[in-house]
Amino acid sequence: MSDTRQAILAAARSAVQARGYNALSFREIGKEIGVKSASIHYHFPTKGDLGAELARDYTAQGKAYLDELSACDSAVGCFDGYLAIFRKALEDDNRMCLCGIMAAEQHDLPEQVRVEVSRFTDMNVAWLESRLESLLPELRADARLDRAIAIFAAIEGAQLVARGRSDATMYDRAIQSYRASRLIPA
Amino acid sequence: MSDTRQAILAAARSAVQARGYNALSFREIGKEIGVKSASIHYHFPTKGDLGAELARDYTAQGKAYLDELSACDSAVGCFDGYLAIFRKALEDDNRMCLCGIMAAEQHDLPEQVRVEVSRFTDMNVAWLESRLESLLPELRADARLDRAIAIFAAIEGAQLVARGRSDATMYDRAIQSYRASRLIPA
DNA sequence: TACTCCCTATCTATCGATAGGTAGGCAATG
DNA sequence: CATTGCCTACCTATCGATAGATAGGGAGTA
Repeated sequence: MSDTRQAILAAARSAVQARGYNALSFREIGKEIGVKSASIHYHFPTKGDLGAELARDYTAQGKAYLDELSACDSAVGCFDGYLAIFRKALEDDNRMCLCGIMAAEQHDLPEQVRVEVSRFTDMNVAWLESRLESLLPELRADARLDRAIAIFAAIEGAQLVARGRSDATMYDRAIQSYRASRLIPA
Repeated sequence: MSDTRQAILAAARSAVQARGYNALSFREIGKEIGVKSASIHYHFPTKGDLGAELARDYTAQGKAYLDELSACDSAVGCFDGYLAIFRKALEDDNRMCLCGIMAAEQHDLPEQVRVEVSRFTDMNVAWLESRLESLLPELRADARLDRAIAIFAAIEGAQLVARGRSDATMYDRAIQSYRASRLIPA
């Protein structure tokens, strides 16, 4: 794949994580990587195409990271790694999960982007569910799925609220409480 | 206060809850309530002024509702009422908490709007904290504050994720799990 | 009463900036 | 000589904001 295409995706991801899909601008991206906005249209005919590929790549790379994480020895340690990703985004100039911020913009997303955002959620919930299998064997399957949804939602929420205050320690405090109350295995 | 001013605020709130601060447009609001965009500038000189007043009113009305709720007999029932507000927004055409969606847009908000969004969070956390006082007397004050932050964040997150899927039952499933794991008193 | 003055609330018209998107050309590569 | 990749130059639409005009209403005054 061409360097330019990769540069577009990288700059676009960074921009969306910082300011959302709506604030994503072909001209801004072009300025950042040193090409004209028309050239970006060559690689991604429409903004929806770019947004969809962005979310697709994000999910794929997230999945790759989580698959690695699954191999770690401690089951609880898995969650440490998971929680760290979301914390990292905040540390990186108060950014958010790409799909979290896009979920807030749901109403303005082209359909093709919307489905990719859904896939990201599905991927995360499925991974969490599989992690819970060994940790909470006493839960019935449907309760385990609900728990996976709850954990994902709670983490996204902690990130959202912490971002709203530009204070990553609010994320830490929420997570600590999630673990103290055993929503998240500790 | 004039009818027009009230109509502007109502239409703007509805628009922001549906599509966010960035998507808020003077022309759209004007079209909806039957005045020109210039007339809206008469009542709110800048977009930031409108956004700030929007958040200020939202917080004030939320606080009034919560103060009523505090008087209810059952402590756990208080939380039912609290959870219901956030669910209502989803039922209302997949809308979000005004300050939740604005938190996602933090980076683009004028400073005057940002501080109002923070005040909303503070107000909610303070209310939750006071509710927890009687329910979890065994918690130390700082742990109780953390718990209040966690509950608020978890609820905002459940709303965000459910909205991203346009599926309010995802909110219900997350909340059910929050209560099953005792993050939220049940 | 009638006239003056100002305030309120709205209008039309326009500004510069920026958005996504398109047409057509030019240079390099194979 | 066709394809790839980028360019210049442009279009239409929309944004927040401003200027200037106007209609109506109240308060003060001759």
